[in-house]
Amino acid sequence: MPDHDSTTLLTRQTKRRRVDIGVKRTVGSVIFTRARETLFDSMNQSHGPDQDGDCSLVGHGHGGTTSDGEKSNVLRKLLKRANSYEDTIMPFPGATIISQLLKNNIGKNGGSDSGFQGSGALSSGGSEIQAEDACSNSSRDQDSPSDCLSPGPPLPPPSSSSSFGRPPPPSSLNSHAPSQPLCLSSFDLDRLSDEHLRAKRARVENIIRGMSHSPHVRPNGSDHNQESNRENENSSNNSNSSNDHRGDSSHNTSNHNHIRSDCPSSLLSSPGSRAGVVGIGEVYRENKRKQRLPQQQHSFTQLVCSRQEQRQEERRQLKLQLEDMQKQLRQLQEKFYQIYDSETEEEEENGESGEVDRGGEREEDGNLSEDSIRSDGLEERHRDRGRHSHDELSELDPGLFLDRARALLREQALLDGDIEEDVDGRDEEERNGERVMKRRGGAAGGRGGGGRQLAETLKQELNCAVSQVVDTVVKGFSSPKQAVSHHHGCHSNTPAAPSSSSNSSSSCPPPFGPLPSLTPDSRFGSGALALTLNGDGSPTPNYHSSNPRLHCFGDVIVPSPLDSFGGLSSRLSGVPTPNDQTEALPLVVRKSGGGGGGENINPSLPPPPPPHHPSLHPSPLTASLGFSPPSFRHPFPLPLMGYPFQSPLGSHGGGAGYPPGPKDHHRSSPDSMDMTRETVSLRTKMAALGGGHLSHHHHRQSSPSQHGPEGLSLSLIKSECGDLQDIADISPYSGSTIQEGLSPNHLKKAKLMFFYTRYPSSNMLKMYFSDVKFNRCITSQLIKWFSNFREFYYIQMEKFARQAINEGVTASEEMTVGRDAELFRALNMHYNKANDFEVPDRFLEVAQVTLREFFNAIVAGKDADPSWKKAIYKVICKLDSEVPEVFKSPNCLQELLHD
DNA sequence: GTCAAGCCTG
DNA sequence: CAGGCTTGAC
Repeated sequence: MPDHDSTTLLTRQTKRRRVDIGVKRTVGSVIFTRARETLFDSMNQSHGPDQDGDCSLVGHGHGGTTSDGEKSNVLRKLLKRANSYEDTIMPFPGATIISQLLKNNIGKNGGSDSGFQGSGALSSGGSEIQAEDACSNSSRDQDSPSDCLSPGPPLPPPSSSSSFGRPPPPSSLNSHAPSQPLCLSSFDLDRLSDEHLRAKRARVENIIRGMSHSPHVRPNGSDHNQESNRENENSSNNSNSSNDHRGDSSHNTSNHNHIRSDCPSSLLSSPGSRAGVVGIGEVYRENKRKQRLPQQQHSFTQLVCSRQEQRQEERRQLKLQLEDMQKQLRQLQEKFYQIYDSETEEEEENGESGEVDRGGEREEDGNLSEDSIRSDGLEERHRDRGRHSHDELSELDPGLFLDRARALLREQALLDGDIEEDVDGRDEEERNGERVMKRRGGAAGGRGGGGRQLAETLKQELNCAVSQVVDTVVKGFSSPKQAVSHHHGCHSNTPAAPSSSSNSSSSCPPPFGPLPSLTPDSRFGSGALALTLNGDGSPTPNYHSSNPRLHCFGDVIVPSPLDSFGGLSSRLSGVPTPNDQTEALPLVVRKSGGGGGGENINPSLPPPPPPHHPSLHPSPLTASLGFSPPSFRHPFPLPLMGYPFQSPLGSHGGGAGYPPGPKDHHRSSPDSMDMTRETVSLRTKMAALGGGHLSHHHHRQSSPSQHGPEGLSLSLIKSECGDLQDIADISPYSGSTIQEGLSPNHLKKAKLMFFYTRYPSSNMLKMYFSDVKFNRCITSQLIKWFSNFREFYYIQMEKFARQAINEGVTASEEMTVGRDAELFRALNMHYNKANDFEVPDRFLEVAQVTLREFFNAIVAGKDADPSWKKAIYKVICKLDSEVPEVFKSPNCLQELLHD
C-alpha cells in the first residue's frame, strides 16, 4: 500500500499542477479513470485501505446529489433518534453513506460495537471529503461555501482534538463515556475527530484560497478525488505537526488503541449510547488548536509526503473498522430477520425462493453488487422508491431494516388483494396461470398464511409472465449474446426466459430455510440491489438512478430512460430515413448552392459537369447498403434493449436482405490492418475514459473479434463522452443497416470522392456515407479526412509549383497536369493507391488550376503572407464537382473498382 | 460557446 | 491519418 499511496500522491500532485495550468483533458480522463475505479471498488464493497476516502468521495460524487439526498433524510431521522449527529450531518447534506452508516450504527447500537475504533478515521474521511467538496472549490456550486470559508464556525459542537489513527500514547479522552468506555469513546472520537478534521480542512482550504486565487483550480469534478485526499493528508499533517498538541493527540490516540484492543468482542452489546458528550477541556483544547493551526502552513507537498505513514495507519484502522461494522451489520440483520421471520414466515419462504432466481441473475450485474442475495419479494415494491444498489450500505442500516420490515408487513397486508386482481387482470400468459393454479393447490397448503403465500406466488408468477413478454420482445432485437448487458441493472431482474422462470417458480416455495443460516449480507445486499432492479421489466424512473454517473462517463453508457426515450421517440416520430439529420450542419465552404461549380471563376476551366442527380433526396440504396456483415449491425444501443416498447421494429434478426458484398468478405484481411490504428486509438480513449470496461463498449457495437475491425470506431468513443443524444439516435427502425463506425472502406471511398470534391459538405457526406450512423464524431472524422486530403493535396501543389519555379518556369500556363505528370502520380498514389479507380479528368483540371494558382502566388511573392494560401483555397473550393451517384451506394467500391 | 478550417506534430 | 492547437465565423 505504501508504494501505491506515494505514487498516487505524486501523480495527484502532478495532475493537480497540470490542472492548475489548465491542461485538463488528460487530467480529467485520468482522474476520472481513477474515480471510476474507486466507484466500482466501492460498489464491490472491497475495503482496501486506500479506498476509504475514495469510496466516500465516489458516493458523494455521483449518487450524492440525488439518491444521497433521500437517504440523508432517512438517515437524519435515524440520527434524530440517536439524538446525536444531526448537527454534524446537516451542514453536509450529501454526507457519504459510509460515514453516515457508521454513525448511525454506532448511534443506534449505542456504540456498542467495539470494532469501530477506527470509525473516527472513516467518518472523518467521508465528511472531510464532503467538507472538501463544499469548501475547496469556489467555482463549484456548493450550497454554502461560507460554511467552509470560515475556519471554524459552522462546526457543530466543539470537539476534542483527537487525532484519529495516530499511533498510541496515553489517553484522556474517554472521560465522556464512563459507563460505556470503549465503544462510546470510539463513537465520540469518531465524531470529534471528524469535526476536528473539518475544522482543519476549513483552515487549510482558507489558506489555499489565500495562496492561489485561481478560480479554476479544479476544473473538473473528478479532481475532487485527489483534492480531497491531498487535503485530507494536509489536514492530518497539520494536526500532527503541531507539537504543542501532540500530547493531547497522543492521549487521544492511545485511547483509540485501548479501545481497539478491548472492544472487538462487544459487538452489539450495549444499545443505548448517545453521542455528543464532549468534555469542556477538550473543547478548550480544540479551540486552542484552531487558533494555532493556521500558522502551520507549509509546503503541501512536504506535508503530504511526511504524512504518508500516518495515512497508512489510518487506513488500517479504517479497514478494521469496516470489517467490524460489517460484522455488526450482519448481526443486526440477523436480528431483524428473526423478528421479521417470526411475523412473516410463510411469505418469506415464498418470496425468497423467487428471489433466488433473481439473485442469480443479479449476479450478472457484477458491478452492482457482489452479493447476490435474496430479498423479500415484497421489496420489489420498493424498487420504485429511489433506492440505489450501490448504496447498499445504507440498506444495511439496522434502522432502515426495521423500518422497512414494518413497511413490508404493512404492504403485505395490502398485497393479498392487489395481486389477485393484478393476476386476474392479466390474461397474457396462460402457462403462468396454470402454474399459479398448481401452486395454489400445492404449495399454499392453506391457513391464514396461505393467503400471503398465494400472494407471493402470484406475484412471482406475474413477474415471470411479464419478464417473459419483455424477453421475447427484447430478444427480437438483441443479438443473442448481447441481449444482456452486464452494466445496466435493467435486465437483471427479469428472468431471461420462461424456462428459467418456470424453474424458479417450481422451486419457489421451499429452497431457503429461514434466514439465520444465511449471511445477512447475502440477504440484504440483494435487497438493496433488488430495489434498483425492475421486477417486471418495465422501466422505472429510478431505473438507472443507481448510478447517475453512468450517464456521463464512458465506461457504462447507459442513457437514462428519459434520454433513451427522448431519442427514440423523436426518431419514431420522425421520418424513418437513415439520412436523418440529427445534428447541426457543419459550416462547409463549398457548394452553398448545392450546385456543382457552375460558378467557376476560373476561366481556364470549363464548368464542372452537371450533377447526375438531385443531391438532396435520400438514396434508394440506403435501405440496402452497408459495408459490414449483417451481424455487425445493431438496431439500437443495448441500453435501450431493456425497454419492451422498442419492439416495433421487430425482428431484424441479423440483417436479412442485407447481403454483404464481396468486398466485405475479403476486406477483413487486407483492410483490417488499416483499422488497427483506429482500434488502438479507440482503445486508448477507452482506457482513458472507462478504465477496464472496454468490453462493454464493444458490446454496444459488436465485438471486434466477431465482426472485425470495422466494429471499432473512434467516433464511438467520442460519442461516449456525453453525446447521449447520439446514442439515442441510433435508430431502431434503420433496418440494421447503419453502422456507427467508419471502416477502411469508408476511407477509401472518401479518397476516391476527393477526386470529385475537395470540400464536401457534411450534408453531402451524410448522403454519400448513408450506411454510417452519423453523429458529431463521424462527421468530424469525415471532415477531418477531407481536411487531411486537402492538406496533402495543397502540399503537393505547392511543392510542384516551387519546383517548377526553380526549374525556370516563368508562366503558369507552361504547366499542365496530365495523367503522366509527376504531380498527378503523387496524388493518385495517395488517393488511389491501387490505381484501380479511374481518376476523372475534371480532377486533372482542378489540379492544374491549383498548381497554377500556387505558382502564380509564389511568383507574386504572396507566400510571404502567412495566409497566402487562403486565396487559393477560396478558388479551389469552387471547383468541386458533383460526386457520381454511385458513390452513394455503400457497395460503391465494388462497383467502382471492379468495373 | 460551438464549430470548422487550417496548421503543426507525431 | 489523427490529435492538439489556434483562429475565425457565427
